[in-house]
Amino acid sequence: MALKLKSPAPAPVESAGPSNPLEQLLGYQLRRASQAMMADLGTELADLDLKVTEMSVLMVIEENQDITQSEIGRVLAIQRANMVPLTTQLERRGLLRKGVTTGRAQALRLTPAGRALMRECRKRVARHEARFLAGIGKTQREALLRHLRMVWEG
Amino acid sequence: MALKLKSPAPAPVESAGPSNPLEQLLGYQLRRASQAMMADLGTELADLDLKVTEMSVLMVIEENQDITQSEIGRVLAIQRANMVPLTTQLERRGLLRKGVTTGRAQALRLTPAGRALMRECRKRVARHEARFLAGIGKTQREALLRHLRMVWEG
DNA sequence: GTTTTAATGCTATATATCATAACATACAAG
DNA sequence: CTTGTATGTTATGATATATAGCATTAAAAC
Repeated sequence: MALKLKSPAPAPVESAGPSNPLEQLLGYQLRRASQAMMADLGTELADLDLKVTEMSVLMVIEENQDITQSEIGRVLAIQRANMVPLTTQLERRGLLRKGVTTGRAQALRLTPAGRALMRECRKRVARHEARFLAGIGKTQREALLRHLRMVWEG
Repeated sequence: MALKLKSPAPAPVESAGPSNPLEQLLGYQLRRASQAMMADLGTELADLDLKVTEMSVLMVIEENQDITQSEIGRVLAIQRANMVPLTTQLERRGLLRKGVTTGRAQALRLTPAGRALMRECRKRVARHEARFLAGIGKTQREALLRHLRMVWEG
């Protein structure tokens, strides 16, 4: 089943390493860039025992008092079912509280501890963002963000 | 005032829709854009019974005859251990063959069936990319790709 | 007023992705 | 010969994500 190769020996001119045909694809570049930033932010928040998704949820709640789980899910593209362990975990840690509005909907809002944690998070996120935007001019940043939004909003 | 993201058509007085404080973050935009393109490409390749990662591996092999698993992993940022089920699966489907070079390394190359499948894949990928790059000028595409590479290559 | 519809929270489950540790083998360098 | 390094491999765990179904609640339809 194994095929044999005639020349086992020395790399003739191949000192340039393997080429990557995916490099010119937007989808590939997006994936790599996203993975890099997600990993970096993850380590940045590690000692706070906060995952990126958890922080995102808290940020949306802080900006939208009394929002419901389902609404957060729609905003962040998180399945309704997957919101449940997120909010229960954050409530157990005393970072948010669940109130009742209408129907089964629960009005979520941050506790003082949650808001304090968010202050620290915002600082770290700002540092994190600045790190990756370092080599990009200010005017080009707007174009970059605009184009990215066009990609996923269609 | 918060920035809005919803449809501008109706003017509901009480509900302006929740605001998303993450929208101005590069990391968030990258994640959403990457998710959107990954999902789209996934459905595009679904009837070929090919996952995006599998197609990526095949593309790298086609462009780099006799590359090894570990090298592919380094190029695509896939763990060595996670390459194993990928290549064994693709070999079982007759899309690639494993040869032997030096040491334990296996020289991978596509079979004719693999190359034929790649021809179809390239067409679909081209359509897929064009779909998402539709609203972006040609000169700005280069800037976009360049900036994305800066993000993850540091 | 009763029935129907829709939306929310929730559970359970499956799958997919990704990371880590350990091991055996093969080759190179000391 | 010993040591070191790299590869393929297995096993395992953690995480993320998706799907289906259920109960409850409110509003809409009749």
